[in-house]
Amino acid sequence: MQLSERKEKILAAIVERYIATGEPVGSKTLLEFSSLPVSSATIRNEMAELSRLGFLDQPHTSAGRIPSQLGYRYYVDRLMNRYELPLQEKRLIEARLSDAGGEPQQILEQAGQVLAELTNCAVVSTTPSDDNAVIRRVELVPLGTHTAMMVMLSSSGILKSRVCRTDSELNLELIETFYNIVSKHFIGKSASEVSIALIQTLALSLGSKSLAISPLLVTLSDLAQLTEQTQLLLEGQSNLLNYTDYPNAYELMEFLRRGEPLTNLFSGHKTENDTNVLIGKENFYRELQDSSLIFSHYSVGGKDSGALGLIGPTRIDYARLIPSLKYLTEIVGSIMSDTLED
Amino acid sequence: MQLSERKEKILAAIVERYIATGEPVGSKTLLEFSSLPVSSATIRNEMAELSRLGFLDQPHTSAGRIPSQLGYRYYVDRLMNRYELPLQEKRLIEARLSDAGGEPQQILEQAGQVLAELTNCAVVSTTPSDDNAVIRRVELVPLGTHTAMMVMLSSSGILKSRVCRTDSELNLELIETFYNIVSKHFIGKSASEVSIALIQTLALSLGSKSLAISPLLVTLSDLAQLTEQTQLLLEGQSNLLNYTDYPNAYELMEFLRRGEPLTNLFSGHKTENDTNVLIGKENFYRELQDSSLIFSHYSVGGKDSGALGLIGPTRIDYARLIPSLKYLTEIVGSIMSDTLED
DNA sequence: TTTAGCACTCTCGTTATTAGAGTGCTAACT
DNA sequence: AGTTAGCACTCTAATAACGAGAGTGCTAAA
Repeated sequence: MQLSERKEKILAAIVERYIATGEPVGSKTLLEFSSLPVSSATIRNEMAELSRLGFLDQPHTSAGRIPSQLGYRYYVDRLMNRYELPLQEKRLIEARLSDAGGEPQQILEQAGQVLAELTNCAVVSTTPSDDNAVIRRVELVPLGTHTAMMVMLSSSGILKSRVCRTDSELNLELIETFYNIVSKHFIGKSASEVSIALIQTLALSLGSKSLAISPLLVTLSDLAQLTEQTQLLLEGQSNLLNYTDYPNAYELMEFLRRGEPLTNLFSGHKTENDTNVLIGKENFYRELQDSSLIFSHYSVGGKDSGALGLIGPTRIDYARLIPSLKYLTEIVGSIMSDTLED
Repeated sequence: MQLSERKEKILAAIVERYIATGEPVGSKTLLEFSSLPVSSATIRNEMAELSRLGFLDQPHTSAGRIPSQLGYRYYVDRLMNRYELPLQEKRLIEARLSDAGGEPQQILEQAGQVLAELTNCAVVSTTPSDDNAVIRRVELVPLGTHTAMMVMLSSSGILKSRVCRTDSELNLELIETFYNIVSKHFIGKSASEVSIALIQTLALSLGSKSLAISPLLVTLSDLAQLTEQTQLLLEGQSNLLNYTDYPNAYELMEFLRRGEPLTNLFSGHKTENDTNVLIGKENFYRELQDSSLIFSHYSVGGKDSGALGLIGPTRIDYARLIPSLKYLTEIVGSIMSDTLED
């Protein structure tokens, strides 16, 4: 639906004012604020009509108006003009990210913190998932006579480790056998190919050594699974408590902690390229229906592989947050890409 | 100060009742609850005296009593009888911890989650710090022509990694040189010995290769520092929101997130062996003065090396939480010890 | 030393009342 | 036809008044 220019101005002004103050906006307040060359009565008429059209809500008869979900939607899609981050701040962010440590988790963690500070929202992110990722390296470091730490690095830069306990003594021969098997059967394979079945047939083919080495292979398979799993990182949860008008922060925080729903949500929207904005009831999950979720995928080596998301009340500064998020996803993607391929 | 047996019974009953219900306890309520062979008037007299002695507070004249900080203290030190965890539950916890992954962080994370579920408190823990820890292994895995991932494992089982970027190409010769330096100068050294000065003199002694290798050495030193730093892990923050009478959860959560204060606090109390309980204003940090902090050190290989802590309102079930915490620190310590030395 | 009895205190929920903000409508105006 | 001043009307939020109820401390008797 297309609104008249004046209605648009009024809607935009109401949205922005409400975002800034959190108070319902009345016709008089709007008059001073919007600098339209009309009287409050005219604004009242327009506001009444915007209510009728569903763009504005009224907490009660004698209160000002607040944007409805539809109102926010129209504002986000057509009205807002995005503030860019100042260049100086961009440089600052880049600096903070580039000495984060280089691993995907580390980069995302740092990016999440930056974004949380910048936006006062809760920030979620998913680690890169790459169907073409393969096992790049496996190391086995003995810790005791029967324990060792196994470390796996995937081609997408994800590092996972696990301590492994063996029944028989971890001698050099055993380790060597293990490395041989690894380089022969696992390096260069995708993590999803490391099935239990493969492990079992492999163990069987080893005859006498089978028993000794199988704990190592099991750990290897565990690691492969871990490497493949996308993880959800969470930063700035406590920011949610700053919004006093937030109904039950507890429920929301538990929802975020659970992780899988959001991971699924993100991977489900992968095709759409730009920043996604889901406002209030537009969210599928009940726990998010009092919030807005803004998320955007970062791409590593030209392929979408994970996402960064912001969560706050529906009353957030979309015009500022969307560009910030967008900028951070770009940076994250480019840093990760740089790391993997020169 | 020693209270009469009857006063002790009354105090204990008030504490337990208040912990259970959150309501101030009156003389009548106490009568039904405590099954003392006296009348409410007698209880009133005793309560009045306990108030005078400072063990009870009164929200207002005509309300029941609630335990004062001193009251809780007396209860914790002398009155409460600790409920042990049922054996079955202990086994369940052990199982969850032993397949956590084996790395200190992983174990602590899992222990934190378990403890958070068990206690409904926020859980903090510090990674093991061991002054005698040395660098056990360093691996350098090339990622691109100019980037590599460096992984460091310390003797206390801590694994850290960082991506490193070199100016000149990362060829086999360079990598070999690096490994030689590492095994000659770094393996077996404590992380604190890896000073900038050492790095610089080392780089100088390499002559022509110096420029090429110095980024690697810098990363090595970064990693050494990371390995040495104790980290604070946080679980179950959202539990804090369940206590409705909690004043400002935001401030508390931010305080926990900051980490260093607690890390310092824990390492400051290292000598005391048993579980520490700090109630309300007994806490040094303002942010904790409406809360109780219970913490206990776990020991790896017979040496105190890190701690687990619980944070909740002063009105928590000390009799249940203290044994739970204690049990988990023991398990964490023993699992970590097992991993490192068979 | 304990206890019954009672006057007293204070909170909390309810109700009544009021000031103020904002609306929608009508009628006049451009 | 669109705009605006004016005004009656509605609803909230703040304040006060009030009574019920819970709990106390004290007194006097057991």
